[in-house]
Parts: sequence; structure tokens; C-alpha cells
Amino acid sequence: MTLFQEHGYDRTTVEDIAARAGLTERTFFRYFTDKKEVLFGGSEVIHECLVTTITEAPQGTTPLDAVAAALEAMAPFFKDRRDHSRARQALLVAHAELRERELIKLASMASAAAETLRKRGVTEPAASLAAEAGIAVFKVAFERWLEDPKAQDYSRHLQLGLEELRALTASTETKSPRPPAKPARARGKP
Amino acid sequence: MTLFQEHGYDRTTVEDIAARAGLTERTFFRYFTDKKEVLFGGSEVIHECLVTTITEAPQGTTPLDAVAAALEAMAPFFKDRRDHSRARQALLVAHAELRERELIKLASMASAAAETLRKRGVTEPAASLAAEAGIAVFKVAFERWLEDPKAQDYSRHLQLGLEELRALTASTETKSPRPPAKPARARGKP
DNA sequence: AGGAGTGATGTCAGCAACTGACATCAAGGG
DNA sequence: CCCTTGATGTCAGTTGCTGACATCACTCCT
Repeated sequence: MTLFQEHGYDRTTVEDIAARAGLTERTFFRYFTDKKEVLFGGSEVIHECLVTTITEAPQGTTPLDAVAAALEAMAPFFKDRRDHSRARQALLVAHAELRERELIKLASMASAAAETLRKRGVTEPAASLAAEAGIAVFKVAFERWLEDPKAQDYSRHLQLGLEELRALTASTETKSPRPPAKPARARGKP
Repeated sequence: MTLFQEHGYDRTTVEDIAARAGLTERTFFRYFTDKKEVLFGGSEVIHECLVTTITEAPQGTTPLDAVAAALEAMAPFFKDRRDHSRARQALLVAHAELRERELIKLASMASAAAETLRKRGVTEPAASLAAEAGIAVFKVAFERWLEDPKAQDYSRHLQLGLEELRALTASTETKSPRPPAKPARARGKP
């Protein structure tokens, strides 16, 4: 990260990174499949957290709720790391290749979530959809968390995202007006 | 595509591709930023279709419905190309780098959709969420379309996906039982 | 007609990411 | 004390990709 920030991502060669770590370029590639991959360490831990949280969700939990719980369970990984996350995000924004990698990590989390749901007996189009929708909420919530001037919690943004998603999908299921559970803020199209 | 299928993706060098097209490697890179990019031609057209469809959605259309209409509008691009799409998908499945590229294309479509929604007056968390959720539905529907043994329409799968998403998100918004609009098939957790 | 500009292509040299094959070396176990 | 094993280094080679410059055709202007 320091190297990338000092000299920029592509003007930092793998040899540079390896040298900084006291290693050879070759050895670097034994630990990381990619130059990009250095920025994605610890993603396995999150992955695992996701899976176990869904697995251990109480019987009768809705698929989407199980996924939501898993996203919630990832909060500790981000807590107190907002600055670091922001710096990282800046790199992603500046380099498409890194964004690509991030996206495939998220996608693999989605498919892991879907599979875990299936193991819980959720049938197919539902499992994948719950997983993908969950990840969609995560993406938006995470980004908003990073940018939030009021610096509200990651958890808070998750919650808001889910709420909003529910509002969005509910809006035309039936033409009859729904009574809002809480007094609703201004939303989308009036 | 033929080259990739005959000799495999990574044993096909850019020089090979260029030669097959009667060009130089250098010239190839003037048309495509990447080796990967050859597989993603025409994505701009789809992109544009998406944007205009959302823009031209009738006043008062729900954000998610606007996105859904856009996904629907892409049907002609896939119609009668199931075999081709499948061959392509096989390549994606076999090569993570290609999947990465696909994902970033989808993500860029999502953000284009979000921006278009914003231009229609949709406020922020809603716009991004509708867009991302829509893309999530697309991903699942597209994949299921490719694999469907009954070879049902792409449009049909879209429709099913949306329906399922609505069912998923509606299920715990309020604890009171909802009357299902149609007699419901077996769904997720009983 | 002729020359100047313009855009598409080719040529060449070079860097950096990544890989395979083999050598080296330290730690631990029989 | 030697032998195995795993981690690291060395080296050479391939390929994706870029910058600088040359070439060529085509058009436009006088």
C-alpha cells in the first residue's frame, strides 16, 4: 500500500514490492498469484465468516435475512478501518484491473452464499437471487459508508440499504396502496 | 472465438489473432485495449440500449420497473444466439480473467443505469440499489436461460427472476402474512 | 497536377508480468 | 549424521502491451 501510494500502482514493479518485503520477485509469485492480489489478502477470512453466518442462521430465517445477517457479521472487519478502506478504494477507483478483481471476489462471495443457502434447502432461483441481491446491497452500503460525511456506521448503511431495497421491490407488486410501516422518508419517484 | 476454441484461450497469442484477421499485433492493440476485449465487442450497443430504455420509460414508472424494462429490451441481442452465448460462457467459466472483465462490464452497466435513474429524479440510495438489483436479476436470469433444458425464453427467465426477487424481499418486511397474488409455487424456506 | 495534411497500418525496440526448471539451504527426524 | 522436505533463490524464456517512428493511401486545396 505505501509503495502504491508513493509511486502509483503501475509504476510500482513486483520486484519493488518483493524487495520491500525482503524477498525475490519469484517468491512473491509463490505467495500471490498476481500483482493485484496483494490488495486482497484476508478475503478468505471474510468469505468464511459469510458462509458460517449463513449456515448458523436460526431455522426458519428468510434467505435474504440470512444473507443480511452475514453482511452484518462482516462489520468487525471494517470497524476502525475506514481510513484504510478509503485509501484502498482510491486505488480501485483509479485502476480498472483492481476493480475487476474486487468484483470477482464479491461474485465469488455471492456464489458461496448461494451454495450455502442451497444447503439450507433454499431452492434455486431463490438462492442465487438472495445472494446476488445481498451482495448488491453490500456494494452500495459499503460505498456509502466510505463517503458518508456524517460517518455513520457500516451497519447503519447496511440497514438503510436493505430497507430501501425492500421498498423498491415492493412498490409495484400489487397496484393497491401499501400502508407504510413507519412514516416514510421521501423516496425515488413520487 | 474459433481460434480460442481450437487451441484454448491462453495458447492463442495476440499475434495469432491479428494474423487471422490479416493484421499486425500492433494494429490489434489499436482496436482492442486488451486481449480479453475481443470477446466483449458490441457491449457499447447494449449499454446504449439500456440507457435509452430507462430514459424513455413512461413518467411514473417505478425505478425497478424501468430497469426491468431495459433488461427486457436487451432480449433481441440474445435471441437466436443461445449457442454462441453458451460457447462464450464456456470460455468465461474456464478463465477467471474473462469473468472479471464480464463483471466489470455488468458493473458499468449498473452504474450507467443508476445515473440514468438519477436523471429521472430518483434519489440516491434507491437509484444505485435498483440498478444493482436489476443487474443481479439479469445475471441469474441469463445464466438460467443458458442452462435451461426446456429452452424457455430469455424474457421468461427475466420475468421469473423479478418475481422471485419480489417474493424474497417481501417476505419479512412485516410479520403479518401477505395474501399471495397468485397461488404460489414452493419457495425457499417453508 | 501537385503538394500538404490526415488517418490507418507496419516495424522495431523495450519493459514488466508471469512461468518452468533447477539449484541451494536450513530444519527436523530417523 | 545423513536424508527428506519445504521454502527460497537463480536464470532463462514467453507473452501482453506501449512508445516512437516510418510508410502508405486517400483527400482536399490551390
